[in-house]
Amino acid sequence: MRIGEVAKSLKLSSSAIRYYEKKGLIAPPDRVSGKREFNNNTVVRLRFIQLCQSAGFTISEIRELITRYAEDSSRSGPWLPAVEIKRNEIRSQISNLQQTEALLDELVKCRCQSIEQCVGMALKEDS
Amino acid sequence: MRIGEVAKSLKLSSSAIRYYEKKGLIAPPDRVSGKREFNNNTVVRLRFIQLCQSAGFTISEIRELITRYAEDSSRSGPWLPAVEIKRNEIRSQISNLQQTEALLDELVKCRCQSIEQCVGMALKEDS
DNA sequence: TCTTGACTTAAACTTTGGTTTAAGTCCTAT
DNA sequence: ATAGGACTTAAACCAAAGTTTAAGTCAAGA
Repeated sequence: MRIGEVAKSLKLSSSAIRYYEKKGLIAPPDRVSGKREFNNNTVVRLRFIQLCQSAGFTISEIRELITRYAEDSSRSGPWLPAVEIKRNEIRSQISNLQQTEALLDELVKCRCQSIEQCVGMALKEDS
Repeated sequence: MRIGEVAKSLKLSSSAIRYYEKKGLIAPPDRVSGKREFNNNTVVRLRFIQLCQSAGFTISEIRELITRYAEDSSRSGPWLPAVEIKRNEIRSQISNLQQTEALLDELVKCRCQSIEQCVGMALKEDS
């Protein structure tokens, strides 16, 4: 698969993929007459990167996780504590999002004149 | 309440609060001998801003929502479609986060040698 | 052969959401 | 009355995560 096809299938831009390569998130893929040729493993890794990013990982956090896991995938590897921290962050993000969703639901349902009034009610309920 | 106290109670920085004021997210608060004096309404609005931000709203999206709601809080106001879009985004963010959480759970549990192998399994399960 | 479209590079640029700095003001306690 | 701490301003600075630009290469189809 060439870069355009990969980009399309993952809904990434080609320049983003090149950027990930430059930043060390993926190994430089093979070239066929100068063009990058991606194998399935690399595509799966890009999907992993995408998911991690949507969860708020920074580029360098993702790079660290990938390289540490590759160095030592055992549970005693140094990647494990970092992942535990991230899992907690994700849980708290989910809870924040649910709170905000509830707040917007309230905003849509209520007849409040001001946002403040509505926020006051929504935050009292779930406290 | 003065800015430092507000900042502390909401776990924001004072400079972030001044920045929100400059960007039009909150009205310039009253001054007492030059110092900002925040009323409860403004503090509630800051909490609203904080929640929206944690849900990925940009500063100008939040400003738009606030000003449009203030102009016309009825269900026929132009703020409503924007909020509907945001609710959908939030739902899809939650689903992404849950997927990533499941993926990290798998990574912690499994004995895969490579992340790709593990991602392959985790993504097959929930497809 | 010539054009078209997808690709290549490095480097400059952009946006977002603030933080930092520098110089100054205002109350409080010693 | 003087030092300290919290506040004020405008302007400069910053990192992250790409995007854009400019100049060029490559393969395919007309």
